[in-house]
Formats: sequence, structure tokens, C-alpha cells
Amino acid sequence: MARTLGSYAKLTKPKISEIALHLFAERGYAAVSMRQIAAKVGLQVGALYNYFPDKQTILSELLINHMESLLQTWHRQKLPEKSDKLLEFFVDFHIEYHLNRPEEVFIAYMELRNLNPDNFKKIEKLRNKYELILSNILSDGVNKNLFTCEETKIASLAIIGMLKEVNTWYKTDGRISAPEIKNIYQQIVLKAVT
Amino acid sequence: MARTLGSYAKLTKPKISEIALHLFAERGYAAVSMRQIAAKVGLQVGALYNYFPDKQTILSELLINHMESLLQTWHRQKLPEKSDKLLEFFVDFHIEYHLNRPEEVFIAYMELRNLNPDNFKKIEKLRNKYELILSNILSDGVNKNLFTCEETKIASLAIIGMLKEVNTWYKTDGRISAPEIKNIYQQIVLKAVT
DNA sequence: GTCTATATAACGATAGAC
DNA sequence: GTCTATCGTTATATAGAC
Repeated sequence: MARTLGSYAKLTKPKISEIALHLFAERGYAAVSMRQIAAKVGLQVGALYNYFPDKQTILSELLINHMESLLQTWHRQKLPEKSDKLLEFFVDFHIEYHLNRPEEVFIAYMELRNLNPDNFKKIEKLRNKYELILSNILSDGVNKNLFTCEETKIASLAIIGMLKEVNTWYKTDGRISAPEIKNIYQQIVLKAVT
Repeated sequence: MARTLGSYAKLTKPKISEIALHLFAERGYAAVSMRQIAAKVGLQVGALYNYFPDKQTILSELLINHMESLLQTWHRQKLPEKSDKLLEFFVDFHIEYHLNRPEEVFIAYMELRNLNPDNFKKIEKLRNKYELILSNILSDGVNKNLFTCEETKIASLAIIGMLKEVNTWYKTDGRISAPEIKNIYQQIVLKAVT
């Protein structure tokens, strides 16, 4: 039962993505060359182009996969029955998900400027989808008199922006645990809309 | 009283620095070429090398000037007479200074990885000097039984790391004013050491 | 699918005329 | 001090042998 070459090759593309992710996070997209990626994967440069048409696509696939997996994971969550607990649940989910993927989060924030316009629009669309989840939670809450918030759109942007910071907090001060961070942000967010 | 060419030239170097700062902050050091900088300044590439020996020096001068000016400004402050107000004063000063220089702060954080080892050490030295100001305030406070803090070195690193975030907060949520941010952080920092 | 070799373009940096 | 021209290097991406 010899393994075929093909079954190894299936592992090559994810390996390229993984190594590119590390390198992009460490040195920045523009500072990383295809040769450096190939060397770390254990290939020659040319071989990379069997898996990705260009360098830009390595980056955009990383970002798109990150956002799609975020959305997918949310939609697989078993939501709390009580709708007044939905906002806390969202904050909890968001922090949990992002703390576990520091490199993806970092390049999703840093390397947006290196996407070409088409890929940028794709990411923007996915971000809007995610933001819509939160703004719907907020406007539902407003309708049920749970929250008071005039601009739910803007509030959801501000909240997600705020939550994004969580990764740096977590890194810079190891004494704050993940549950503590969740608590802090839940309080801040709840205060912001009540 | 015709202006000499020389007096214009005196303005050229700061202009290069300023434009490089904007471009580095916008696109990242590695993604910006000397040709792009020259074009925005209104020069040909070669002329840049009359002011900077290489691209690396443009970046390192920006970062070094940023740190030195931060230290200089601190040492020119009239400190509060009551030493128990020193920590609040530092937090206030730090936030004020950094909110007014978002681009410098951003590249001082982002582009460290693009400094060569020598320049990195220079910046590290300046950062340590700044950090020493805070850790001295803390250890003085501990000696006077104002604060309780076992590891003043680590605490000062954590606090500065935390304060660094302030620029993103300020941007992401325009509803929070600078004085409010100062208040929030003063409370957090004081809580952290008492 | 990976290799070597190469096309083509852009980069940082330098040289010399003015 | 700025220009044009260019060197040497490196980059992305492609072509063709295996």
C-alpha cells in the first residue's frame, strides 16, 4: 500500500498556505518573496505556481478562508434560547475565535492594504456579512427594548473594532486570562448599548 | 532678497521624511519604493541619496527622531509637585503625545521588523529609556507605599503596551474623546498597581 | 508535480554631466 | 543639488525537460 505521489501533493497546498501565513505575519507580505516561501516549504520557486497562480492569491486565499471560516463557525453555533443573552454570546464567540488565531487576525488587519481592488472587495463583502450579524443582534435588541442604541450600524462597527484589540491585550499582558478578557469586553459592550 | 537655492534645500530633507512617513504608514516600508517617495517629493530617485545614504536610514531616522522627541518632550514637562500624582501625569502625557502622532506611533510599532540589527538596537535603547521613566515612577511609588507591585519592570512594560492601544481606540470610535480616554486609562493603570 | 533555466520588470544604489 | 543613465541584484512569473 505505497502512498502515491498524489496523496502527498494534497498536503502541499495547505503547507504552502501555512508557511506563507507565518512568514507574512512575521515579516509582512511585501517583504516576503516567493523564493523564501518555497525554501521553507522545501520546494523550488516554480513549483509554487502549480498551486497558486500568483503571490497575491496566496494572501487573498488566506484572508478569504479566514473570514469564511469565521462566518461558518458562527452559523454552526448553538445560539442561546434567551435572546437577551445573544449579545454576550456574540462577544464571547468573537473573542474565543480570535484569540485562537492570532496570526490570521493580524494579517487580516495588516495586509488588507496589499490586496488588489477585486480581492479587497471580496473581503469587504465578508466583513460586512459578519458585521451584519452583530448589527442585527443590536437592532433586534433595540426592538425588544433590551438595548438603546441609535446607530446600530455604527455601533456594530465600533464594537468589532474594539474587540479586534483583544489579541494585543492578550499578548502584552499574560496575566489577564481569556475568561477575564471576555468578561471585561462583555461589560464594556453591554454598557455601550444600555 | 531672493531666496537662495540652499534655503530651499534645507526644506527638502524634512519633506522627504514627511512624505516617507505617510507612505510607510499607508503601504508599509517594504511596499514603498524610493522612486515612489521621490515622485511624491517632486524629485528624481538619485536626488534622494543627497539626503539619505539608503532607504533603511529614512526609516530608522523616522523612528529614532520619534523616540528622541518623545523623551525630550517628557524631560521638558513641569512635573507635579505631589509625587503621588506622578503616575496619572505620566499616563496623561503619554496618551496626549501619542494621540497627536498616529502615523509615527503606527510605524514605530509596525516597521520595527524592517530595521537592521544595529538600528533595532538603537530603538531598543531609546524604548528602554522611556520604559525606565515609568518603572522608576512605579518603584518610587512602591517605596512610598503608594503602590503595591512586585515586578515594576514587567508592570511598566505591560502598562506601556496597554497604552499603545489607545490610538486604535481613538480611531475606531470617534465618540470617545481624548479626555475620556485619559480618564479610562488612568483608572485602569491605577487599579493595576494598587 | 517538480525541476532548471529564463523572460521581464522593478528594485536600491551609483556615476558623471550640468 | 538635481538631473539622466545605468549598474547589479532581486523580484514575479513562465517555459520546457523530466
